[in-house]
Formats: sequence, C-alpha cells, structure tokens
Amino acid sequence: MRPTLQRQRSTGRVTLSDVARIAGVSPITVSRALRGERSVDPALVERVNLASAQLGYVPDPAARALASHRSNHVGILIPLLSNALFVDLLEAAQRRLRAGGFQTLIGVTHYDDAQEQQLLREQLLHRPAGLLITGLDHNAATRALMAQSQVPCVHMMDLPSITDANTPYCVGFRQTDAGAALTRLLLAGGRRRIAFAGAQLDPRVMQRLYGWRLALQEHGLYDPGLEWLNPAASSLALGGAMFEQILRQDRPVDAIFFCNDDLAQGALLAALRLGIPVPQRMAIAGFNDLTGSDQMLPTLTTVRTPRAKIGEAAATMLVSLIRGEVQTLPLVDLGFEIVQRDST
Amino acid sequence: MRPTLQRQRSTGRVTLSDVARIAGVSPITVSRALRGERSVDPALVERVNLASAQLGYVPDPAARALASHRSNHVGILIPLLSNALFVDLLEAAQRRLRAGGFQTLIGVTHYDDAQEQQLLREQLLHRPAGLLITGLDHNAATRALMAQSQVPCVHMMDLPSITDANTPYCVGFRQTDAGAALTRLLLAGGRRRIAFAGAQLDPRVMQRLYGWRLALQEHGLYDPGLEWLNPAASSLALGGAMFEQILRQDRPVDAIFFCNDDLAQGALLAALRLGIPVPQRMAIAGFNDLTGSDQMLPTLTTVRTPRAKIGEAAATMLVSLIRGEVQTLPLVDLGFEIVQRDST
DNA sequence: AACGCTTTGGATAGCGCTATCTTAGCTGCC
DNA sequence: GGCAGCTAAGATAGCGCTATCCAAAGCGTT
Repeated sequence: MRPTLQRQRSTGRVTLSDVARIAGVSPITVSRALRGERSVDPALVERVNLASAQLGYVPDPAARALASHRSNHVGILIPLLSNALFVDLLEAAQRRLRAGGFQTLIGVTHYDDAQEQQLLREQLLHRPAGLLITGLDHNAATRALMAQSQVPCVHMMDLPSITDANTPYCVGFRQTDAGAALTRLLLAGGRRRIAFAGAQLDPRVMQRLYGWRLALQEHGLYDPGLEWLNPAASSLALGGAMFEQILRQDRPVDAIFFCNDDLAQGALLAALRLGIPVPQRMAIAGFNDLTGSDQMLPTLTTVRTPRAKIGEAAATMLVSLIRGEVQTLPLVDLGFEIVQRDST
Repeated sequence: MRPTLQRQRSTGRVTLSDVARIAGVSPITVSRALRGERSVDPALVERVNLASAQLGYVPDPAARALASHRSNHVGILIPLLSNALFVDLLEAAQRRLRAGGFQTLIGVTHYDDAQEQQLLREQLLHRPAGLLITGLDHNAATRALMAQSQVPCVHMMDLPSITDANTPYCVGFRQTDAGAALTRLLLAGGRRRIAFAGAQLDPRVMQRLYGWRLALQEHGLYDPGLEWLNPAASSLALGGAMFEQILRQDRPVDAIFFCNDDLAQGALLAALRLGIPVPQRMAIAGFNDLTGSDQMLPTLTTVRTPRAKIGEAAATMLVSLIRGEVQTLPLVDLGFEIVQRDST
C-alpha cells in the first residue's frame, strides 16, 4: 500500500500546494487565480478562492519576492520626520499603499545626499514594487540608482518648471507661484519693505524665495538686503532669533515672509515678548499652515499646502504605475490656498 | 569537450555561489563565513571576504528570509505620527536598527485595537526578526499573535507596576511617578487647587492622572471635580478649549496640569488671549517637553521625557535579544526630569 | 480537412539562500 | 594503536513561490 498522505511540511505553514490539492488543480493555477495574472476559468477561480479561504492561506511575501524579483514593499524617502509637513505626507501615502496591499519602507534622509543614496540602496535590495521620493533634486548617483533599478517612482511636493518627454511622475504644487501669491497678498495690504526669512534652504524653500523675488520685482521693490537665509533647520527658536535679527538692522521692514510656519510662530512669540504689535508695526506670514498657526496670537497668515492630498495622490499614481495601468499625465498639480488671518 | 563555463545566471545578480567559486570554497562556507554563524577557518573567512568585496556581493534578503524563516525586518508599532513624542521614539529606534542591519516596518495604530492587530498581522507575514511596540496595554488577540509568532519583542514608554517571571522586556519610565513629581512641584509652589486636564486618555495619560491623584491625596487636597478628561486627540486647540472650560466653572483653580505639552501650549495662548496672567493667577504645567515649550510666553514648566533614549535603548535591547545575547534585566527605567520654567 | 492562431491548464525548473545531515580530519586516552 | 569525541567543510535538499515552456483544445479560414 502506497502512503496516502504527503509528507508533512516541516514548517506547518499552509502553502499554495495545499490550496491546490484541496481545490483539485495545479499549484500554478492557484497562483494565477489568486493574482489574476492570466485568464483562468471562473469556475476554477471560485474553487481556488474557496479552498484558500477554508485553509486560511496567506501568500509568503519572501517566496513571492524571490521567485518574481519583486516584493510588495514600497520605499518612501522623506527629508525629516521632525517637520509635520512630511509626517502628513507620509501618513497619507502609507494609508493608501496599505490599502493597495503594499508594505512601506521609510527612509529619513536628513537632507543629506549620501544618506539618501545609502537609504535608497538599502531599499532597493528589497526589490521594491515602487518608490515615493520627496522633491526633484537628487544627485547623479541617486538618479542612476533609480534608473538602473527600473522601479516605478513618483516624486512628491515639487513640480518641474519645464516638461519634456522625460518628465518624471510628480505630484505637488508650484512652490514659486505660492511664494509669489503670498507676497502679492502682503503687497496688496500696503506693505512695501517685505523681508524673506528662510531656513533649511532646501530646493522648495529656494523656490518660494524666487516667487517672493518675482513679486517684489514686479513692483520694483526688490532689495537683496531683504533676504535673510539661514541653512540651519527650521524651528520656533530660530524663527524668534531671525525676527530679532531683522529688527536690529538699520533699514526698517514692514513685513516678513517666513518660509515655514514654525519660524513664523517663533517670530510671533518673540514679537509678544518684545511688545511689538503684529500686524500694526510688522506683518508676519508663514508657509504650510501647520498645527497651531490658527491658535497663535495673532493668528498666522499662511499658505495651506495640500500635503495629505499629495501623499495620497502620489501613492495612488504609484499603485497604478505598478499595476501597469495607463497614466494620462505624469504631472499632477494640486495647488495651494492662501489663508489670510490676523497677522497681516 | 565539456563546457568550461557555468550557465550564466539569468538575472545577472552576483550570488553567493559566484563568491564561492572565486574564493574556491563551497557556497555554504561562504554563507557561514559572512554570517559568522559557525566557526570557519580564519584563512577561509579572509578569502571569502576578499572575493565578496571584489564581486560587490550583497545578500538577497528575500532569499535569506525564505530559507531561514527570518527576515531582517523589525516591526515598530506606534499610536500616532502626529505626536512629536512618537516621532522622536521612532527616529531614534530606526537609527539604531539600521546600524544593526535591520529594515523597519512602521505601523501606526491610531490607538485602535483592531488596527493594531491588523498591522501586527501584516508585519508578522514578513517574519520579522523583532518587534518594538508602544505601551503594555494590548488586547488578548494581539498578545496571542505576538506570543505565537515567537518573535522577540520590546515594549516602549511604559513599565509594568509589578514584575514577575513573565515580565516582558520594557524600556521606559514610571509615568505615575512623573505625574506625582510634577504635582508635588506645584504643591511646593503653594498651589492648592490643582486641576488635571487630560486628553486622548491612553494608558500613559491615565497613569499620570493616578500620580496626580496620589500627590494630592497625600496632602488631603484631592477633589474629583478637579479632573477634566476628554477622549479627543491632544492638540493646541483642545488645550485652549479645556482651559476656558476650567475657567468657567464655579470653584476656582490655581493650577492646571495638562497631560501633554500641546494642550498646555494651547492653554498658554488662550491665557494670553483672555488676559489671564500666568503664573500669577494660574500656574500651567505640561508633559513631555515638546518643541516650542521653551519658546512660549511664559515658558512652560513640564516633564522632560527621555523618548529618544527610550527608542535607542529599546532598539539596542531588541538587537541583542535577536542575536541571542544574554539579557541581564528585562526592565530599563530611564527616568524623567522636571523642567521648571516661568509658567509655574 | 488542413492550417494557423489564440486561449488555458500544467510540468518543469529555478529564484538565492540556509538547515541539516554527512564525512573527513584531528585530538586525547586508555 | 584503535576508538570515541570533537571540529570544520561540504553535499543535499529544500524554503514557497513564479517564469517559462509546452501541450491540448477551441475556432475561424481557405
């Protein structure tokens, strides 16, 4: 008498072969039925789904990755976790990716090219199904890694100024336009000496700076002495310090456009401390509409950026790229919204 | 004539066998030499390392995971990303894990048991080498999943009140003690009607509440009417609202202990708005020493919690658990520090 | 009826590692 | 000197999937 039972699997795991045996088909058919990779007789699909549910089968991601050279991971690269902006981006993207069946690998680059490259390299080892990356400014080595890997990639936050056949997939808004729009609001409010206070000096901050310059130049009010740039990380304390620094200079200023809300919040607190009336003597505006900006005294005028929407839309775009669905446009501009409050 | 060349690998990847061929040893010896899993002749290790470097060999994590039933992933579960507290924890832990060669899988539970369970299930599919999880309060199903998986696990932030043979690995501090210590500081400052304002109401907030109760009871000053609890998420806006609510009640209060700094910051801003002098008419204290607390007007008295240290120490402990190194103590208490500033 | 073409299921052969067993070589010991 | 008892290297056999090739069946065309 031949043994009727298969040798027990050593691991006790329910495998695809187990499902195949119960469903009375071959393992490869189970694989195809579950992935929908090729047309399979609906009756067979039904049987496979039944057997799979009955056994509580769950595919092993490592085995899939090994056999197919693609994992269900998606790598996300962001500059910082200490800026709420990126946290919102991340959380929205992750939610969407999880719904699509992807695990996210998060890398925090700290605005450092070498770290970014190293993180990307580590993520690529896992043969990710896709990549989400912040910004468009990456050094040659990083870009080469991405190109070489052939992994679909969507860039977040930034949009390229010119578009051609090689335009990468991007979801964001026009930072330059937002910077100009906020500056024009200050101009419309009668301000004439509008300073720009920037920290971190990443490419997006620089674009806001260009927008500010453009708007001032339109009115013949541009003066290089109005630019205050500090490469240190953005923070409330730095905002306060920059505010005091700008006050101390000889030629007076009647408004300050801070490149990020935390700087502006710090400036508002410093103004309270110093007894400088905002907006009467000095208008203050920020960028991003972060938590607390609507609670400050006075409440902060700022630009609301659609970061959660960007994270979600970028993830959605990436998922459809991974699935090979047709993309109509590689660029999605989600715009921005000026939020006028009491500080201007 | 026999073919002298091996059939080319279809994928073009440098594999362990390639290294073995160059080093003149068997593949399994390469595997052992690189992992240091068993004693291998130092001369062979040298040759293997040389060959490996020469070819630029990097092990494939998917193949490793499939063969060994363990990946180089570590799952981290935290309640929120919108609270800077957890971001600090996460970033410190991730840095340490990356240095140890682990990839982190981050799950955000939103304080929801069902989500936590689902996230854990998804992470366990990847057969993680270890788990870092926030808090000690998990429902039976979650605990069963963790136990069943046999994956080493370290809990962060909380310490159990009683310890026995089954004490889990924990790194944190005593929330109750911190709550009591801050309350005693307020008492020492002459405050007699000290309210506790709590949001979110997760187990750690409740422990701070118990600490506050204990300290007041010691002085016979406890009054249930001083407890203000709101299950909503902590935020500046909620802090302001709770502050106004507490002011509106009949029996006056001379101090408020907010369970988190963002609530306290919101209260300070509300006090400014309402013209209520802090600390003269009302002392205000927070918890966690978050960004901005030292910038407020007045600066905020709070409890500095060692969250980055906790993340790092928990990750370090987990790595040594994974490597099977002996643990002396399952509990690590990293303490806390009272930061007295101008708001009390 | 013979032919190509498409569709669908299955057999086969790995993906790139490691667990496990086996064997060769070396000690120590009576 | 022979044998247990050890160590270090290798052979073997998967881990649990999917890519790829193959064969059979169906179908329209001439």
